[in-house]
Amino acid sequence: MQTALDDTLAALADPTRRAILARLAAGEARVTELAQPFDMSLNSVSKHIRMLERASLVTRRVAGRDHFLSFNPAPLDAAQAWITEQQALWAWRLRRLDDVLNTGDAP
Amino acid sequence: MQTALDDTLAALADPTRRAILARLAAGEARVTELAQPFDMSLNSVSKHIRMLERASLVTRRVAGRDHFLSFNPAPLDAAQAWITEQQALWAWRLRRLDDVLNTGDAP
DNA sequence: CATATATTCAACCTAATGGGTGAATATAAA
DNA sequence: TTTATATTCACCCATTAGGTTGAATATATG
Repeated sequence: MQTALDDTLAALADPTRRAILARLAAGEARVTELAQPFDMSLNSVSKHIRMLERASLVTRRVAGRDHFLSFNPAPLDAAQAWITEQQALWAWRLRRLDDVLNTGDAP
Repeated sequence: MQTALDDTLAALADPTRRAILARLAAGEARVTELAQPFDMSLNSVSKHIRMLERASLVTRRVAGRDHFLSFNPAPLDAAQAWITEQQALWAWRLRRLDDVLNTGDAP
């Protein structure tokens, strides 16, 4: 199955998409504006945006022929939570290991 | 180009690989042990491990015919830093926007 | 109405993923 | 030495990703 977290992390795994998100964190923009910095067809950028939408990292507001994209940071929370949890698990294990070595207790 | 952050996020985007990492955060394990919970060939798990190694999230210690895998949390820092930065950017923008609305200053 | 602009749709290509199987390799154990 | 175990290597397959180009659609503008 494809979970929301899967989609979020997959969306973040591409540098073009991260750059788009970083731009959008500063405020909404149209597709053409987002595409401008990249040496890539407008169509390709459009596809990247679609993947960001699939991950709910970006929302679209259509106004006439212009599509305004906005950043939605909500999905980042789950990604950050997962990472933080692994780091915590690891830190806990190291601490426990240290205790064992210092006190000589059984593991 | 394929940066380290790209590899890290791509590695984390798969649920099987996240489960493997979560297991390894509790301590090192052999390939067969890691594969055991999954309804999947040993070979497939072996491939997932290779991707985790490419992302430097896992290191391998060979002891005879056994390969012991360990979790390396270091690459998570960069991923977490990127996410935190976007969240901060967004929070800053919201704060600034709020100021403008409250004081009536020019944007 | 005619034309320019903004965006997507459709088809195509190549490379990478994620899965499988069977054989090869290396080490351990009987 | 023979056999069993642990792991990878070498293919095969279907799907997706990331890019292209060209046509279609919708809206502005002269």
